[in-house]
Parts: sequence; C-alpha cells; structure tokens
Amino acid sequence: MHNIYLKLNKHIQTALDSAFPEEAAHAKKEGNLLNPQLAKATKPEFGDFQINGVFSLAKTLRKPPRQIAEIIVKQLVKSDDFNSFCLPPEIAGPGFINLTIQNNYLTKELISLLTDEHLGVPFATENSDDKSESVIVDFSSPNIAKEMHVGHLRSTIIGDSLARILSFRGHNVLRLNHVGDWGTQFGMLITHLKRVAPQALEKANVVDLGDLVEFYRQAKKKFDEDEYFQTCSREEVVKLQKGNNESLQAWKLLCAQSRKEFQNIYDRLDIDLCERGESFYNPFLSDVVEDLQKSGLLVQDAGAQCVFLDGFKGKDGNPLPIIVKKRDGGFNYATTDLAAIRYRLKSKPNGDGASRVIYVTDSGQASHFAGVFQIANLAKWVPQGCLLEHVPFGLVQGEDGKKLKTRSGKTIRLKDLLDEAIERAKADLERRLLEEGRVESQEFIAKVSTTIGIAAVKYADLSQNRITNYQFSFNKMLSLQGNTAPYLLYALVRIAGINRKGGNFDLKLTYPQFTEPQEWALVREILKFDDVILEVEKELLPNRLCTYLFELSQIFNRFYDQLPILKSNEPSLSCRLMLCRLTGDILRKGLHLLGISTLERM
RNA sequence: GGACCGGUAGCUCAGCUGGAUAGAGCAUCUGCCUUCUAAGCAGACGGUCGAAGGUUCGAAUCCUUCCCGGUUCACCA
Repeated sequence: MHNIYLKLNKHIQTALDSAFPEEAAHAKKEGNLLNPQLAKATKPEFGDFQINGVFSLAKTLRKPPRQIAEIIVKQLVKSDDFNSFCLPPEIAGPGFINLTIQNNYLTKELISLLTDEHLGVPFATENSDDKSESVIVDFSSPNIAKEMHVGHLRSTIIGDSLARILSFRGHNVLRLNHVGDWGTQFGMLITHLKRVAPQALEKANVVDLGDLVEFYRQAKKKFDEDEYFQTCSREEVVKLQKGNNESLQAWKLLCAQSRKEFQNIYDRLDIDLCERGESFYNPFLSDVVEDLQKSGLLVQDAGAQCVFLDGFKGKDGNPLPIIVKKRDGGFNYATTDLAAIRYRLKSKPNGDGASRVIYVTDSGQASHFAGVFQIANLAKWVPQGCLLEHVPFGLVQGEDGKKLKTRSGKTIRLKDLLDEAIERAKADLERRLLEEGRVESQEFIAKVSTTIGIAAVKYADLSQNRITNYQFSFNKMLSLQGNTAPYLLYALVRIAGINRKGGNFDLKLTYPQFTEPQEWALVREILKFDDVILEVEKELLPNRLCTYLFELSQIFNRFYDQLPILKSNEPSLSCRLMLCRLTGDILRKGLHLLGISTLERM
C-alpha cells in the first residue's frame, strides 16, 4: 500500500496547509512541513492508516486534540479525490484519526498485481526519484584452506538474502566474497604442500588435496613442532609476496582446491557469489598508506604506521592506534579493508563505483568497521551520498546458550550441519508418510527433505532479528508448527493443491466482489508486500520479511480453513482463486528473496 | 576499566519516525477431519517490558544512572 500511503499523505498535507495556513507557513519557513505522522494502523479495527500528528498540533495551536482532528477531517472530505478512495475518516480516542481505504479501491490495486511481475514493489531505475544504486554486498568470506563452519552460516544466508532483495528492488548488486586468500598462514601451507606433493607445482590439477582441513592441521602441527619448517614458512611468505613463480603456483593450487569445496556448499545453498579475495587488493595497499600520509592522518608509533581516531582507547585508557603498516613493513587487515573501501567507491574503471557498500559480518567486528569507515571518511574517500554500512549479526549458540559446538567441543562443519538438517527432515517426512499411508518415490522423498532441510536452516536464521545471538535448534526450525520454513512451505503446497484441482480462473470474467472478512483480511495483507520490501531495503533486516510471510500464511490458512474455495459458487470461486494465486505468488517470491526454494507437494 | 550490543510471558523471540488495551510461536489445557494436504483452524492460560529517575498529552521505544549477560580493546583476520 505504498502508493496509497503517499497519496493519503499528500491529501493530509494539503488539508493541513489549508486548515492551518499560519502554522504551515511558519513550518515551511523553518524548512519543514507540518507532520501529520501518518502511519499504518496499529490494529485492524482502526482501519488501514492512522494520523498521529494531531496531538503535537494541538499543543502548538493550544486547542483540544479532538477539535483539531475535526478541522482536519472536515478539510479532507472536501476533496472529491480523497472521497473517491478513502472512507470518511473517523476520530477516535483522545484524537486519533483513523482512515479506511474503500473496498473498490483495494480491489483495483489487487487487480493490478495480477499482471505485475513485481507484485506492486517499485522498481528503482536510473532516471527516477527512486534511483537505482550500485550496491556491493560483502558476505560469506571464508578463509582459504579452511572449511566453512557455522560461523559462516549467518553471513552467507543473511548476505545472500539482502543481495536478492536489493536486486529485486532494481539496484545493481555486486555480491563479493572477500575470501581470506592472503596472509602468513600461506607460508606454512605452501611449505607443507611442497613437501607432500612437489609434483603439484609442475603441472596443474594433478593433485587432489582432499580434506583441506586435515592438510591445514598437518601443516600447523609441523609448524609448531619443527623449527626448520618455521624458517621455511617465513621465507615462503616473502617469496610469495615477491611473486615467486613456484610459490604462486602452490598458492593458486590451494585456492583452487578451497574454491571447489566452498562451491559445493554454495551450490547446495543456492548462493551466487563473485570471489574477490584479499589478495586482489595487494597492489593498492601501499597507495592506501601513501594516501593517508598525504592527508596527514598517518602517525608513526612504536615503529608501526598508524592512524589515531577519536573514541578508540585501549585497556589502559590511552588512545588506541589502528595499524595500517606493521613494524616489519607488512600490511594487515585494516589496510586491506581500507584498500577495499577505496577501490569499491572509486568510479569505474579504476574501481567499482559503488554508492552503498554493505558488510555482513558478525558484530564482533563492529569496532573494526567503525574504525576503518571513520578513516575512509577522514581520508575523503567516501563521495557525497555514498554509504558504508556494517550489518552486524550475533553469535550462533547451541540450545544450552553457549557457542555452538559438537559434543566433543569442535566447531561444527557447515556441511555436517546441512546434512543433519536434511536427514532430520527426511525422518520427519517418512514418519508422516507412514502415518498417513502415503507412498512416494525415493526421488520425491529426497527432493522434499533436501528442500525442507535447507529451507529450515535458512529460515530459522533469517526470521530472527540478526542483531541478537541466535539459538540454533534443529527441533525448532524443522517444527511443523509456528514461524518456521515448513509452515510457510505448507501454505504454498495447499495453494498448489488447489491449482492442480482446477484452480485456473479467467480474470477478464471477474471483477472481484469480496464479501467475507477472511477475504478482506487476505486482500489487505497481500497489498502490504511492497511496504515490507521497502522497509527491508532500508533497514537491512530480513526478519521483517519473514514476519510478514508468516502472517500472510496465517491469514491464508484461516481463509483456507474457514471458507470453501473450489466448492464455492461464482463469483466467490473466481475471487477466492484470485486470492490463492496472489498469495502463492507473494509467498513464492518472498521465500525466493530469502533464498528459499519452494515445493508443489510435501 | 573503556567501547559496542542485548535484557519483553515458563521457553524462543517480534515490536517500524514515541501512539490507543504489550504481540507471536512453543509448551500446557479445551474444541474442530464423510469436505481443496489437520504439517491446519478456533479458543483458554500466561507480563512490575532488568531497576530507578527524567523528557512528553503519551515511553518497551528517547535521555541519565545503576544491575545482569555477551562481544571487543597494538602489529592475527
């Protein structure tokens, strides 16, 4: 109802201007407008919208709120256009004005959705007020030669969903996987590789490293035990940085192997990413330091090149430096992140030309990003109107409230976690089939349990406000009741069932005539999709979309339970089928925007 | 100790620029399947919104102080 909101707001604004010309003029002089504080109604009985601004007006005008409200209402109903889509406003309580949109206007909006692939959500374009932006979403970002574990789960799932939503809105989205493909750990990895598989350096693809985690563990063990190995490793880092051929070859092999393993996970999760690791920014690191030097931000402290910022203090209360060049001349992650910011904001072809950069990482990195963002601003790398945003999220905890670990205390591999979700979904499904005496093919069972398992993991994560820590529970996420993926998928399956049994309707024949409250509740909910998407785009909180989809499903299930659909007579039959179709479209689209695939039967 | 984030029903959590009587789900209890998938629906029970002050016509929401939990604080990322 985004358009309706804008239309209403304009009407109210006009009404305020004519009802209180002096106040309006005064407000305008101050550079603002009288604020009607138009908002969505907090409860269905209050209609569709409510005006909350009467009280502050009452104060400045020194008149009772209800009197002000009456003046506004009187002014509003003078407009024929207003009366053509809104019912006469009602003054309620101490001075709220409740607004209800007319039925025929709502049905008109609803019909327009039938032919709108975007389901009412505005599409940002190059030349409009609703301007399309270049957005970078930096998410997932595992480390090369390590395995993806639960720690990567939230970033990957949340980042993917945000990227999908921003693209859907019309923005040009670059999904960057800022993998950890550079750094001191490569010294030991390359040294180890050279020892166990020297042939890998001569020919490409001759060696399958298999379990990289085990490989990493072995290398680490040697590094800790063997002094000579340590020396070689350190030398190896230097060689690599200098661009030694052999070392680069080994490095590439390790990266390729990791990439293959990451890709397995991304394929299973249906996630599309553009890999651009830390190494990409190597050529720009010294420029960063130079730039900071020029802008006078750089300070030498204890041999390191640092930037000191307001509000950054250490344990002892002394100012805390952000180091951009280490005492040994090396760079660290602050430097890389600064180089990345600079590159991403620079216009093409020397950069990405982004106007919004979103970092989806755990909240533990909040102060790091606050620091580098501040430096970027001070160094004037952030053009007017460009936005750097850290999108933090909390820890994944087990049901005991502690950091999620295996029973033996190890970090849980993402692969195992997904396998278990699917396995449990399969067990649930098979139990149900048995109970209901249904027989399904192995293929069906495999597909349904995979879809449900992955959906459950994703939805459980996304449906929670990302700021807080998140308690991971297979039982809850796979639960058949409540705000879970299976519940939403089930609503869609019901709609698909209706479609199979003759759910086609001819929309030309139908001018909808809704009569039942369950129908109207569904109509109104369907029309809220655009508001929700716009909100998520701004706040970057996918859980708002989840809440909406859950409520839509609830309202649909009520409708489905309480009214006959296929067995109703015309015109109800067509009207109800139309509601099924739109509910299905929105659920499918909404779930898709969360990165969740849907089912026809389950 | 400083910074940041949390504290809302027995449990897990929503709560949008401050708005009307604080919302879900789970759990517990009570109803509803000759009918489109009951993985559903209807209802009941459940609250000093961590505490105290303050701002406001109005505070879970904003400000201050305090309590509790988490994260983080110099060359790892």
